Amino acid sequence: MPTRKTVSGLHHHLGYWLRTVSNAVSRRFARRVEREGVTVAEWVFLRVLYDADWVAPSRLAAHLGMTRGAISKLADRLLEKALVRWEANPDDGRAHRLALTPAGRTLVPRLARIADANDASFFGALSPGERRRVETLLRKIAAAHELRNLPID
Amino acid sequence: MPTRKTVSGLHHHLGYWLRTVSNAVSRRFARRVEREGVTVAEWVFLRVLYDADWVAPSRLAAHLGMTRGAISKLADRLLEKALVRWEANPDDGRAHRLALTPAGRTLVPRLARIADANDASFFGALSPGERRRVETLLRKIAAAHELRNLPID
DNA sequence: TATTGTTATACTCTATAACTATA
DNA sequence: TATAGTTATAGAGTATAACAATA
Repeated sequence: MPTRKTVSGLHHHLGYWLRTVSNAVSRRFARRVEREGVTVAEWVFLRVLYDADWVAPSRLAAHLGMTRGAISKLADRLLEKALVRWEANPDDGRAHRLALTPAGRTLVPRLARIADANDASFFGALSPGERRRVETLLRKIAAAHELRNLPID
Repeated sequence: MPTRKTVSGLHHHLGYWLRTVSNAVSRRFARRVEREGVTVAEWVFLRVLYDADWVAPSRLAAHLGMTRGAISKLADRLLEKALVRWEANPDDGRAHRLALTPAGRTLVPRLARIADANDASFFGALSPGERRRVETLLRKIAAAHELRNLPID
């Protein structure tokens, strides 16, 4: 058995490349949606609500892989921006539920178009087939680790 | 021309999948190196110094895609942990330069092995060929956007 | 004047844990 | 006792800008 002599470099790790590219695309997207007054995390939050009418904070936390505390803070900001509304759940005195305001519902499609444009331009270096291949493989990894991405039922 | 009726969902964007998987792998790696007393950003910083003897903070900033202020803060923490040392550059009164301490030099190979193991287990769901394909495509994107990854000369 | 680096400030994100109230 | 949610605290990352020293 040979003595280990090599110390692997940053670029030997797939995780490094993933982080480098992911940070760059998220940073660019953040710049663009900042003009609409929201952050990337807020976009994700709003987009989930767009499909789901009323959602409990705990569902959002599980869905987005965040703690309930983090969801509370995000929800506070979105309430202040009047993009989200908040209700007590009439069926359970402990529970609350969240939904988009009309302003929030108007904003989401605009944010979605920004996301479309950002994705298209950032991954423009890849052919459509290459893009599909990357997506397929990323989904495979996500599935293997049960990363949250399921639609709220 | 049809009226736009569709609002694309989160999972329609490659950037979303990239961010989901990248955050998961980085979070896992962060947990593991935390036991060695360093963060992910510190690992990257230390690994660059490992190959480079003396490096100016401004070179590190350009190389890592960070601001000089961020580098200063990182360097401060690593100085406190006695993993890095700091000198004035004798050739230029404005400039400084950084290098690993013996403790830092001892730590890097250990961190590299943690990175190896983390990468292998996280991407174990992919075949070696699939892993190579993802890496190739990510490198292609990084090159197209000139994301920093070049060795310090 | 431009460059190197530090410092101050501020905001986002994350995580833990203490806490309130309901069940 | 357990669950839903909020709040407090703290650390890490990021960005901008003001600043000192030197070129």
